Amino acid sequence: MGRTGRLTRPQEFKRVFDNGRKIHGRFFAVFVCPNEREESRLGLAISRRSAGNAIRRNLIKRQARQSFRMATGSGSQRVDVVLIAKAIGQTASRAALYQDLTFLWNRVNPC
RNA sequence: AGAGCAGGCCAGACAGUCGCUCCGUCUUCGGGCGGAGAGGAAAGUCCGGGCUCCACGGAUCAGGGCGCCAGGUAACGCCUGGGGGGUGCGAGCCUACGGAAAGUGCCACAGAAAAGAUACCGCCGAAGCGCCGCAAGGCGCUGGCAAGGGUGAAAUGGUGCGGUAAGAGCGCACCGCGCUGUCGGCAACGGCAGUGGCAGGGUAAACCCCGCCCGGAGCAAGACCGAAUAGGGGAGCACGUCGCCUCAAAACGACACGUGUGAUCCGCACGGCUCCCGGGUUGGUCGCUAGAGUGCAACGGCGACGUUGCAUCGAGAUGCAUGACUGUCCGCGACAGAACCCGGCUUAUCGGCCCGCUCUACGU
Repeated sequence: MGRTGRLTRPQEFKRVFDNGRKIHGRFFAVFVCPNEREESRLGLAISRRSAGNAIRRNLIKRQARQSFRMATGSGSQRVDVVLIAKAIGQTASRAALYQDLTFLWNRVNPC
């Protein structure tokens, strides 16, 4: 997943928030919106406040990208997704976070 | 061996698969190959510098910081060495450590008294006066004293002897303190000798005094390219006076006013300024990592550190790169993620290693 696979501009985030469908997990929430591109794109909205500290913030972002890349393989529809972290994820274990992320991507994919 | 002190270092290791960022290289432009990729604190943003832009002519006044001495350094509030004080059996550790005989303030409670002070409980009855007595003497008053008790964190130096009516640096010895001289030391300071009878409570992380230092803002600094807008609306202040010229004005000059230069005054620059509302742009490149760099050696220095030589290049992202899974091993892994860059300080931190030293016990 290179730079083109990510949402970077404020307008792009705004488009997904305004037009997207919302799905809740235990530690995260996602907005999903179909796009007309050749690949799916991921945007991350993980504040330092919801993550705990800078280390956990980086960890969560890495896990999110990793799991997103694994989940959106070939065959699924192209979408733009924005992932939002909830504050209760501060104390969650790595495995629990990863499990929740995988669950969310499975909910995103079938559509 | 046990207990402890000081300094330095490490921050799970190895292998495989799939991915991320940057650089190099090849390319059929899909990508392939090779290399590199967070910390000792990257943190708090508390100091000091570099760098960038703004200001930069002088004087005065604010304001802030520092504070034993010497050295190191680009610089520091840091570091090294030394001195004084405190503390520990010791190795060591701690120390905002200039001035309280410039001025002002404050010192709760207790206490007689908290600063040019005082006499609560006490001690004395020598001297003077009075009374009693033949006398020795006794009693009282005028008074003398600050040793002892008691209060306190702190009460005009401490201990001892002499002295005295009782006492007192009143005298003497030692200690403390001040001054003088001398010796050692670059100095802070220390040793020794003499001398003074004792200066004078504490507090300056209270004001203050003395000495030294200090422009402002920060990489969202700043530079360039491109796009967009061609400067919208409202409110307030100012738009003045004089001179020259003229029919009158403009221009010019002086003053005034406003803005900028931390403040003030002079000087200088600019000529509209300030506030509110609304709209547009908030893309890319550079800055951006080779530097007070790192490693080793030699030399100088007690040391911090410096000089020289050789070798070496070790992150540069921009919604922000190191992860996930599997296997093996061990003492089962803490605190924690670069954002312009360095030097420090402070705070967080599972555990382990190395070197030196101290104390205690035992053996040779």
